[in-house]
Amino acid sequence: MTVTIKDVAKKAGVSPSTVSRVLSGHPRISLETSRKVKVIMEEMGYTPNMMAKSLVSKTTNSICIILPKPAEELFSNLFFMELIRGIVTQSSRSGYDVLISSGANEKEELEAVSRLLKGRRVDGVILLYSRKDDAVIDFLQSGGYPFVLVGRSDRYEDILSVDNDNIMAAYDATNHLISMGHERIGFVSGPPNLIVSRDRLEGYRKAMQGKGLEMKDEWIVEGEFLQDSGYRAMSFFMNLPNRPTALVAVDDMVSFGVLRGLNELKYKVPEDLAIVSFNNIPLSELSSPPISSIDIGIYHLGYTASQVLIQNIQKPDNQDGYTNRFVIPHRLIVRESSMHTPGN
Amino acid sequence: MTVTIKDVAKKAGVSPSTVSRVLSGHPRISLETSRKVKVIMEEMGYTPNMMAKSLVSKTTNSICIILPKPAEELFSNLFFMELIRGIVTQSSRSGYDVLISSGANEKEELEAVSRLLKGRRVDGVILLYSRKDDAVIDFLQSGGYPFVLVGRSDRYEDILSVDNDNIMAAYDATNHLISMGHERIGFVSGPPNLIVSRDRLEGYRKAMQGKGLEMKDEWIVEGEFLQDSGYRAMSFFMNLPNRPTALVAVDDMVSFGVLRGLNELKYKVPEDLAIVSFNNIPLSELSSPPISSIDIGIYHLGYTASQVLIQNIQKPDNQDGYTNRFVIPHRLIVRESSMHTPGN
DNA sequence: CTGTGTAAAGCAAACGGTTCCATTAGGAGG
DNA sequence: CCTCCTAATGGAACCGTTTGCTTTACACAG
Repeated sequence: MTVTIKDVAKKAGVSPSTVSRVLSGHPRISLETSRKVKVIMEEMGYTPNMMAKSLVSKTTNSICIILPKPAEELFSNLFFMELIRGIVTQSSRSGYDVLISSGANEKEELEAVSRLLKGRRVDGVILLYSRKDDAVIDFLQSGGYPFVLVGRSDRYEDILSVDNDNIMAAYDATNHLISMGHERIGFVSGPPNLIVSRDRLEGYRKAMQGKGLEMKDEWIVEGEFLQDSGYRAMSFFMNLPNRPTALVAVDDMVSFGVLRGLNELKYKVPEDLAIVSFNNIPLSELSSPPISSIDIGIYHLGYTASQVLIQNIQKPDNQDGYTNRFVIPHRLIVRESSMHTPGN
Repeated sequence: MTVTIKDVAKKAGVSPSTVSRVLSGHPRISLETSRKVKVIMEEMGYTPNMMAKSLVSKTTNSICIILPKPAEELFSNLFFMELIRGIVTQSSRSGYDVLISSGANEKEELEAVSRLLKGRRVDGVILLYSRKDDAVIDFLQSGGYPFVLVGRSDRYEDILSVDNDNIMAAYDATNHLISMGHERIGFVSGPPNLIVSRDRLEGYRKAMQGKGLEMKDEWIVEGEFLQDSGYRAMSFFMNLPNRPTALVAVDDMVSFGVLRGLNELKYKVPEDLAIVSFNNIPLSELSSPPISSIDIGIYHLGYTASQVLIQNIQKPDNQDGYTNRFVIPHRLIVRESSMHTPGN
């Protein structure tokens, strides 16, 4: 049988309440008693039952991560791995466990979140995406549950969130290509309902406009954060009469798809097409050629999200003048894929 | 306030036990009562408190996976990503939540596992590695806790485990090179305390001996599951007087390191050195040249592990004649890196 | 009309903790 | 010597469910 607080109490000749107080370091316990009880706990191999503790304290010391919809697909991106790594590392430092959950669609996600939060299985939630008009966010917000968004919301201003300045990041990426001498620059975007797609597209537009460069509609292609999207975008671009000499892709995975396609068609990177993309996942420097990428500090993003959430769980009253939006700095890593000046 | 089973009971004019029984589909509840109660639960937005439920049922409907801390360093992240993806997918299908935990070292891992299991926070554990003489395994085994090993144990025969036939896989990889005409074949291994390293090395040996080929000690190099190890192994091999014409690497990441090194020295793959490695991570086909690799079905490995564990949790008495070791098939994917017959 | 079987629902005791309130025993102050 | 205070501990209720054991209420056979 598992040993409970009562067993320890009996053997130590004290009451259960005393044992409980020893456990929580209550001030009014004599040093002597405390030591005696601790020895006995050790002897008997006592481990507190978290469920019982949670039941009364209404606290679980765990948080949960909601993976975006097509968890099975999007999950194949190293982006999430890094994020999770950051979250798990920081959480365990704060003594919190991390639960991973996902749903096949927005409705399932909502059910899962509701079950976990209302069922008191977790204390808070980290959302790994930011969609437009998200029902999950509405639920969390109106229920007053602690949560943090990796990304930003289009509706609520006062939400706790950790994000990059994606507009600026895209601006930087595009300007890098422009400064290398490119004038015809394409853009491969992500799903339009994701805020990050829109932000990056906006940054691209700003940069192009800023330098007075032409922006054709056909140079902007929508896709997913997947290789295939890159592959398709590539074949579309390369068949254009006056095709771009460079492109900005919304995610490194997309670049890999582009690379694969160009390779098949015997085009050279960066000579025939220069590429810059986002996220700087660990594989970016391993491809051939290595891909120039905006490092957005994924691990840091996750680490901070966890920190901010747990802090909010522990004292929810910290909106006194402090900001709710945390911006993680980005930085352009230039690699071979963009190191070429077009012959024009 | 949150609504409890008692609130529902009061409003429905029945006892709490009745509500509980409605919830669990007890047979001796009249259809009428059942319907009435369900309507009221819906109205009041009732969600069961998992903690209370777990406390009495001694069951949590969640499992946990232990990431080896060295995982972050030793393994290619994509491997774990895939594994986790498989686990989370299958677990959520079975209605289980997944908790992620890790420790900085074996002692910390043990503490975490003990806290989670003895503290009744999870019902079972998936270990994502198999080391020699593992204390965590000893703990789980002697405590009679449900767990499954991805990999295999060197000590216990009757442990639940999901693995590849790594010996055979390495045998196949090596034989592929032999059949291409290679006779001097090197091997880059992983840390010797990991069972997978040993198994693959053994398979390599078997294949070489099987064909009566010479095996020099200097053709076998130990490393980690990292690029750097490949880089180092490469420069060692290429400086050998009678150097190998091909090599088998224990992980794709190692191959990338080899590739990078060879590229720097202007050697050609596969002409100067043919390569085959393991795991077939998504990037394997993106490198130049694409790498021949043994696909070990990582996702499937994770999916099966979760399945087997949950089954064992739900009815622990299934060792009646059935095997405890599940072997996921592997398959050699031949790509450019090994498509060349040595001129000799 | 009484005894018996059965379906439906209620009672109350757990599960393993925490915490408010009460109790006890000295020691200080008057 | 008697209060009164305080430090240290004990007692018991409670957190939200589940479940074994009763109880209730009929229907039906004898």
